[in-house]
Amino acid sequence: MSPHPAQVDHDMIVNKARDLIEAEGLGEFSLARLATALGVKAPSLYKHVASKAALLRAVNTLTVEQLVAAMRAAQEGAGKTPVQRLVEIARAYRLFAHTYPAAYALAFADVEPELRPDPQYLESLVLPLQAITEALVGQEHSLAALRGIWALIHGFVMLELAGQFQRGGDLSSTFIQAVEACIRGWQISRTSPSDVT
Amino acid sequence: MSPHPAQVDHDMIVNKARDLIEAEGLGEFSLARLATALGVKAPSLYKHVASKAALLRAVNTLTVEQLVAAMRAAQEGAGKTPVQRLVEIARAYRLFAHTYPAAYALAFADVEPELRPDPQYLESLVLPLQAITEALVGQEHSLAALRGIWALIHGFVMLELAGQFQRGGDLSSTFIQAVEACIRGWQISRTSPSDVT
DNA sequence: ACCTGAACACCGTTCAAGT
DNA sequence: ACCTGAACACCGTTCAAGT
Repeated sequence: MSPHPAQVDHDMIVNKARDLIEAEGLGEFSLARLATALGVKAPSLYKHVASKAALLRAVNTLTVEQLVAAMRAAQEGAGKTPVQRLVEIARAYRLFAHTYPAAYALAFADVEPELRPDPQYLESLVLPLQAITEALVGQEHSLAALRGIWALIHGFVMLELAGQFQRGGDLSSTFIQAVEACIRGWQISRTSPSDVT
Repeated sequence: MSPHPAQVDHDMIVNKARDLIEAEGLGEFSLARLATALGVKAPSLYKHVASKAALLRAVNTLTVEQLVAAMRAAQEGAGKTPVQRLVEIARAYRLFAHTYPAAYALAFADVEPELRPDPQYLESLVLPLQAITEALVGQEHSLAALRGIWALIHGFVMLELAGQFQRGGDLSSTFIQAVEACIRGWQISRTSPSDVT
């Protein structure tokens, strides 16, 4: 009806941006390329997104949502010990980062504060890990243990993606070994038994 | 003597680049700003560096060298157990990353392969950790344990720098707790005693 | 209401011209 | 031998003009 019916909308832009970033890397990404891929000119994008930073923030929110979904799916299924559940989550986390390395790095490794997704989404990310960690190490150390395990998983994946593990070896099994070692370490409370009242 | 005596050299450029990146962030860094800070025009820089990527690679090499030096200094001194030594190294590593967050992130968290320093320097980085890890967990698991502990340290520091630990708390003591837990976990071999031949 | 061309200030990089 | 101005292709962003 209107002289110029919308050719793109917010979701199309965010999804195509994610695809382009994943396909060609963040360094090659520009609004001009994105517009071309959408069959439109760069200035038109500003009718739907406020800025490049806002667009990347939306991409990051999408990434966090998908990672949370993958983690939730991974811990489902009966007949698993808490440790097995946590290992499955870690495996799914790493698989996600390997499948979408550019998007993962943009969401979690970028230092620019402008690109961070809503803190609310970060909370929801941590929730599945939170409950299991608490079951494993008790309430007192659960936040610290949660952060330690997240740090291990994130750090391992990022060092892999940044090509910092130069000496080869089976990184998949090294990863699982490291997660299991970390869990064992947290299960052994450093505080002496006399602390218990 | 010559009509245009050199006003800048390679080291001046690399050092000033590092200062600018640390002071204003990588996003604000450009060759034009760098040239201005050096009292020169941007094209002149190309007499001393091949490209912006090569310059950033040199900055990263410098960062790695300084981190290695900080780690070596931290483990010195007599009368320390291997665990204490490793904890001291971890503390120094984190302090370095907090002191030069932009340079650290550029050297270790950037996914662009163009910016990676020589693999040789990465080897030298890992050496101080290597020997201590071997003393702690034995030769068989030493590479895996090394990678796990590095991943934990790197991941913790990067999540801090990226502002991902939203719920506050004493992150310094959480960090040490996590490192100690990780060490404990690796010290408890998962393989059963019957493996020993 | 949405899209576009033209424009602005800014990039990295090249190169002929100056001294 | 080193530095510079001018130029090129490319950015992100704004805005008046078209339909």
